[in-house]
Amino acid sequence: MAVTMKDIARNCGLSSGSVSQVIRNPDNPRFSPATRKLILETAARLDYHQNSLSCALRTSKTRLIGLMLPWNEPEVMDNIERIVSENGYKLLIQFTAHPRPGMEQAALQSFLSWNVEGIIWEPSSLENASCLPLLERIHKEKRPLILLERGVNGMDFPLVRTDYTPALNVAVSHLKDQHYRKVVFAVSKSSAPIMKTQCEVVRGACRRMGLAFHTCQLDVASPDLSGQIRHLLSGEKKGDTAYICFSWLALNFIEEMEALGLSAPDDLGLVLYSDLLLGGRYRFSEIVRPKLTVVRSVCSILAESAIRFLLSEIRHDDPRGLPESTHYAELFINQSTKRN
Amino acid sequence: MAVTMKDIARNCGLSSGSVSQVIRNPDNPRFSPATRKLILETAARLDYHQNSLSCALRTSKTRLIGLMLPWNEPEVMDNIERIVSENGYKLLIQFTAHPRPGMEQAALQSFLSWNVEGIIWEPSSLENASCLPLLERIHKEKRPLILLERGVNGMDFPLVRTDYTPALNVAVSHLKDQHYRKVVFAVSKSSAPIMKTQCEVVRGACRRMGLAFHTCQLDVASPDLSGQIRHLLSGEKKGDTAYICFSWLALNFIEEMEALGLSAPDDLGLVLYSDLLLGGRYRFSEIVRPKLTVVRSVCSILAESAIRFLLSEIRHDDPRGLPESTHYAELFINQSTKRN
DNA sequence: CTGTTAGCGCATTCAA
DNA sequence: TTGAATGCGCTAACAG
Repeated sequence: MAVTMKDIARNCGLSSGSVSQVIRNPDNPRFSPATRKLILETAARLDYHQNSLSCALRTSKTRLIGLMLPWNEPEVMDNIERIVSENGYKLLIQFTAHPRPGMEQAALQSFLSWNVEGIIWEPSSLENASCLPLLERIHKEKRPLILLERGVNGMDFPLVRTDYTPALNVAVSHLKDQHYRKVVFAVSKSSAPIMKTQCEVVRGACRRMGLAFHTCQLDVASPDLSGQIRHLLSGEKKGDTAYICFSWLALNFIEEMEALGLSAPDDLGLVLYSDLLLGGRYRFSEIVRPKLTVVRSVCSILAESAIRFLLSEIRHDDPRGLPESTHYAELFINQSTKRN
Repeated sequence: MAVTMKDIARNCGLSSGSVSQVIRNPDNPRFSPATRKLILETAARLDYHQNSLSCALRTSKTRLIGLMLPWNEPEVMDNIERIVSENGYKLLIQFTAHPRPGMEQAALQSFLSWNVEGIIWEPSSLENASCLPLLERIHKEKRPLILLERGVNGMDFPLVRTDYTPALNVAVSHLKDQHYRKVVFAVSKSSAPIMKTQCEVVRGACRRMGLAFHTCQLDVASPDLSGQIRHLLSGEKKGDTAYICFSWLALNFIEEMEALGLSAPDDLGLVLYSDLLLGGRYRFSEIVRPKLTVVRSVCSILAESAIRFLLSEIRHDDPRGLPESTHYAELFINQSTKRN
């Protein structure tokens, strides 16, 4: 097996306790320079390396951070990993894209069993009743936990989220300026629950501005997604309607529009909700044609502020600091709704 | 602090050793049903959960797997995470997209210090001299390690890789059929070293087919990337040249083509090398316009075979099994090179 | 200046 | 059928 401190101690004719001291603090004035040199040299010679397990068990410092996301969002994931890594921590990962019941609870439990020093969690949905007792415990033990995007019931953990409200309001007003008369908010069935608030924001904005409003939940998993969309698109009066599509759904709309010979912005408008940064440089809304008007949040900043706050919580037990930090999404107007 | 076995033992008036036995094996016939029930019930009542650290320290079984990738490739990452998670393992993550010297070595060392049961590593470049001693040790200790895409010098770890050769040959032949007379292979400077082999494959194919050939390394980080590409594109005779672009670079070509009023496939051809699956459903080559002819490998299968092999290596110490597994990339012809 | 000791929480062996 | 003792590798307090 691997070289341990005991091995070094034996080689030097010292005790493992002394070895520990010197290795943890090579400039320790408690030991004579000769001893220190001897210990460090034999450590190097034997190719000694710390055993993180025992070290963590002993000190309760694991330098581990648990990250649970509903899917692999590169913009969030990459940033968090980079910063975590720069600070000497390692990431324990769990995605919840394919949720089994109790999965998030189990993952939290597993994080705790590894004694992670902090957790960043973007809950995959709004209801997490099964996680409540666990969260209660996390709260009581003061283990730092940052929630992303969605809070959990009554629990008051720091929440780092994006507020889409202002941008959505501006978007609707923009659509009215462009003489659209009706707005359809399209989401996938699975993401519908977490889009409810935003949906209401748009509904409200439409009412105030005198636009008609509809929601539309599509079954993304169905083989007949095309059919659903085609049906939707072909039933409209030309030029009247603007669609707000959540995430990738916009792509399906574009494809069906091509098939039906419809084009944005004239025959209909298309607004992307939640852009994605791809390959670290390119935005989804910019690489498709037509380029999409988009309500976009900068996830990288969100991620960065979450992880930095987590790290500061870990370092000093500062009870102060942000209880909730909100980033605002912005509207970027592009070809898909810009009528001359 | 958290509830330990000792707490349960005290509550039951038993010893922690007995508690351990029963919890590890609830049907243990060595203990009376009454005792077993008592222990399990108080465990539940006190909300006991294993401490992974001490358990791992004791048994040398961490159920941890180290994953090191040169960047967050969702198609690889997601698949590995899912399978790992389904098998009760957790993933320790390290990306090496922003390499500091010694970073990969440090990450490997860190994996070892956590006693991970296996490692999947896609080396970020071809030279890893600094990692050799470590790899030697990993090899000696028989700790399962699977390499992705690139081997490391003389070390013979199992290697799961994509072979682009046949597809590249077919691609060149296709380009000749379409009456292109020259092929330019464009990569970013940073990825150039690992593209060397493929570059030679294309060079060879061009020679055999009587096509001219050039390579071209672009500085992706430079603010004047547009300028570099524009210069490249404007210097060519119309209709003669097909560009093979590595990964996202294709997008920069598309943008410059739009700016210059050039269009594929007529004014020039465009072949994408290494497609990306986005959002789990959509291919980069299919969402841009023109749709791109692409040399594509199915990373998800690659990832899956790597992780499954790793898991099987972990479970039984089977020395047999694939020493090297090769997947073949395929050519998909699309609008960007298809002339009439 | 350096050594000893007592755990961290758990699993395992041996003894009762 | 159960308890006690030992040690995984390391740290920290204390003793010399």
